Amino acid sequence: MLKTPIASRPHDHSHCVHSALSEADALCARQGLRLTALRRRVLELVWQSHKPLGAYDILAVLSEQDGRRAAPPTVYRALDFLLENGLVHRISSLNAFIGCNHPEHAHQGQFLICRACHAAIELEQKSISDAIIASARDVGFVVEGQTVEVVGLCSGCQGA
Amino acid sequence: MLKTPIASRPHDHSHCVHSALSEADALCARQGLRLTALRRRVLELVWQSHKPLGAYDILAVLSEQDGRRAAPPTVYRALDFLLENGLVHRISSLNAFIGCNHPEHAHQGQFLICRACHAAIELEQKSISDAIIASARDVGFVVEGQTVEVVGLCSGCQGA
DNA sequence: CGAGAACGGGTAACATAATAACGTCTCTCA
DNA sequence: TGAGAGACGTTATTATGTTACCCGTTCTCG
Repeated sequence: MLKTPIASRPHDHSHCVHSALSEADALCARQGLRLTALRRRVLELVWQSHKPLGAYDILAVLSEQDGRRAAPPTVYRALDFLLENGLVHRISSLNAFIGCNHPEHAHQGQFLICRACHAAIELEQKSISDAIIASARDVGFVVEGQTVEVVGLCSGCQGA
Repeated sequence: MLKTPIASRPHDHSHCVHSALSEADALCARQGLRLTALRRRVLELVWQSHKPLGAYDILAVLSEQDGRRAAPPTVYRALDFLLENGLVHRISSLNAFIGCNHPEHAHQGQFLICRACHAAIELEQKSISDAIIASARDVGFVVEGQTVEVVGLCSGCQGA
């Protein structure tokens, strides 16, 4: 019955990052989008982190680690591009960003955020979004976008 | 089947505000909480607005209209109190606050936010929250808190 | 080719949101 | 009465996000 039982990412997931980047390359090429060096790097940073990353965290890495002269607009523009094209998601309850697990098709997932390890798991459960759409329709509201962010404990953190 | 088909509030809902304040008075009295003049005023402001209100909006009213000397902490402390005691909700996708429709019992609702008139409708649908809890359980995640914020068009704004 | 539009991105300043740290007053209650 | 707690004022600071402007590259089309 589970459509996509997406597990939390392994601790070392460099190959995941690599494949995500390749996928992004392909996707952008297909759609005539320009995944520039900066955008690609920001995507890589977001993907590398298993927990949602703030814009200013990214900014710090670009400045300190990459030596690139970066100011807020640099990061936000890259993030805007990645958001628009479904390569990352924004977690508004954290003011942070996370790589999208399914960039291949337009969607908006639900996010499970562990309050202990701060990792975020992306779900894409039709049952949730259908329940929301149905309840909204009952009061005459037409849904255009959903933000579902859940705080709790992931399986790995429940012992502690 | 609709448990609480909460309609959007009428344009003039001063009596709603009044009854909400009375309810808050009673609730705080019952629980030995101090609904001070400041806290009560902030609650009133939040309730008066049919759309979510930012902390700095509240701040502006307190300063300009009430003549009270207020700085951010003043407002945030009042909001913290109201949040803790379930009298208002925070809409994190808007960085804004809205009066709670059901302060009498602990809960966290779902919010339908109209992108045209910016009004917010609070739902409290078990079907939604159950769908979230079930999906989370499927990946071993224990839910402690939910943020469900939906953007779209309310019934009144769909013609335009 | 060459003018000009479109785009990416750097720079500065600003706007908004939230918190930290400290002081004072007042209320309560032992 | 006086010690402690709570509420709130005050100042400063941090965190997050946006605007306006400029410059160089690339793309496009006459």
